[in-house]
Amino acid sequence: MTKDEPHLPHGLASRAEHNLSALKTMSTSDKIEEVLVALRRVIRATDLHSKKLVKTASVTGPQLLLLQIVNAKGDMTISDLARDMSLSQATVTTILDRLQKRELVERVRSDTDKRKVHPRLTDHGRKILSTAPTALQDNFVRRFRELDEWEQGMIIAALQRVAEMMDAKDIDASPFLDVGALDRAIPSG
Amino acid sequence: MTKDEPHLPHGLASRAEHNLSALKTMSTSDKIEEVLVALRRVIRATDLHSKKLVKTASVTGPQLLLLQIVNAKGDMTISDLARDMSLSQATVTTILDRLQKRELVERVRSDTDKRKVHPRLTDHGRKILSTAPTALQDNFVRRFRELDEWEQGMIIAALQRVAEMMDAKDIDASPFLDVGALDRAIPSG
DNA sequence: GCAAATTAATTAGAGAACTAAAGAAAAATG
DNA sequence: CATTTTTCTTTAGTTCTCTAATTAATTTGC
Repeated sequence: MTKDEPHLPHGLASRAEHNLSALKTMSTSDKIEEVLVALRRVIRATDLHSKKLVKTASVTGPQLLLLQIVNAKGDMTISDLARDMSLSQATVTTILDRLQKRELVERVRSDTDKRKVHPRLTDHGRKILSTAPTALQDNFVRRFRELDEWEQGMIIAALQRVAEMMDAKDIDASPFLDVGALDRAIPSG
Repeated sequence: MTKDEPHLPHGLASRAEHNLSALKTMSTSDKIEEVLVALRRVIRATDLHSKKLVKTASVTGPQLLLLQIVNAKGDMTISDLARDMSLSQATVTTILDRLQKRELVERVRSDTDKRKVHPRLTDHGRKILSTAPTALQDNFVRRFRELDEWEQGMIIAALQRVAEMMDAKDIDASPFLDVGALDRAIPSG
């Protein structure tokens, strides 16, 4: 978003094509630079999108994530949820408070163990969830669908690879931090 | 889901080959599912990394981002910074306040236009910056470097493509992925 | 030249997210 | 039954983020 750098959708496409052929003559350090820049762009873009989402969906990012997880997995405890979201219990409690106040979620105490609390979506919560996150992905999905098969395949393979390299990093590079959370770094959604 | 697979550093390349061939017989909707899952994994991983970083770097995500931008581009105004970070001026001002109180940054008023303020890194700020974010990327970079050339190229091209599809989406209406925070998450490594 | 409009940054006020630490209640242990 | 552990909530404090109102400096129009 600098003044001199126009960020036009067209320019981007042709730049990618150009890069594709240029990649072959590129030094390793240049490639590393490229991959990091591209990665940041992806992260940046998702970041902006999630912000935008929050405005349209009437729930915040963490709130939506909570709803999604509760919806996907059935009866869970607060600690389960905290682990899944990589947040502290206390944080989950407060997020839950707000969602409960808006009646998107209710708390059900366990019969077998009365310390435990099972968050459950209300009808309203389910409705929010069903409208919000599908609209979310539509645009990317539409574009992805339009790609050639080979390109779809390439993108999937590459993203899996990147995810893999990052997951791995988490595991063997953790100096003193708890690794437990990382085991379940990927919620099945 | 990908978690039960053994994840061996050497096996990486051959597994990619395998995935690549499996992709050819995959339905479009399966592919879409795959790409979204992979994307979430990537985002998730970077999210966790940025959290971890914050603990070691003694600055928060937005604070680090600010330092990075100020470092990269020279004299900028608060509004430039706000635009670059996709935040409001007011938000940037308060983040800057905190950084200034810790003497990582100083404010220099412009000579030519005294309304303008140029944030500048102090030595201490530069030092924080130089230690913090490199550690983040190191691991990914190391792994990336070990890949075959064709695979490096593939990953770069794919990420660029994805970023492109997301950038473009920015312009037309609807939003996209969820994922909490990252908030302000840090687009690094 | 000077009043009016614009621009740049700050301040004020408020909601949300986050954490650590302490507390309360229930269950498990011995 | 007393102690310990587990599970969740509360509390207190920081940060992030926004909008709206404010102050200061510059530019524009007459």
